Amino acid sequence: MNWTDERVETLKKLWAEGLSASQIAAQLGGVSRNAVIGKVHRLKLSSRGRATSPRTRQKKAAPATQGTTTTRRPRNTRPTTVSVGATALQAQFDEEPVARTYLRPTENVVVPISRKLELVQLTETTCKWPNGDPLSEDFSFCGNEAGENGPYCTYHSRLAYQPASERRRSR
DNA sequence: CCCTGATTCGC
DNA sequence: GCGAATCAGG
Repeated sequence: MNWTDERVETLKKLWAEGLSASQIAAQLGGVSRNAVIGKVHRLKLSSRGRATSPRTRQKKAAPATQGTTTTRRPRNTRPTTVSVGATALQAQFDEEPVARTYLRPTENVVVPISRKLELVQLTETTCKWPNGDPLSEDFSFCGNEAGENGPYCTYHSRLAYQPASERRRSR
């Protein structure tokens, strides 16, 4: 998955709106949050006003100045690809109508690009989170990949399983 | 532990 | 330029 103009544009937009890197990565699909952060820095749009922490200065920058070897990676040396599943998932989205309601008014949680499935299209592994009013004609379901232990995707699980008492505090 | 962005550096 | 690994925090 490469950084097309369109994807970069989306990245800029979402970043400007204050979404976190992982949230943006979920929206774009096929990239990790590290990729998003890296791209953000390369685009020099790191600031973003004041959405998150005041960014206490990094006080690192002094790695082990070993004399000889060039390779580091102290931990486990695991090379090749890791992000493949997301790409396959994105391929499915390309065949579906896309909706980008990425931010819920009362919850600071990203809704991944909905597949807008009909009720009959749901399976055991599709997110059952409803889009819109069940009485409306536009009613559909999220349809993203559901978690292993629930009827919702990882993002909707946060909403679904959040206690009512916790929800109320947001507004 | 969950998460956040920041940085490094092999590729 | 890209992004995993890592770091430094909340």
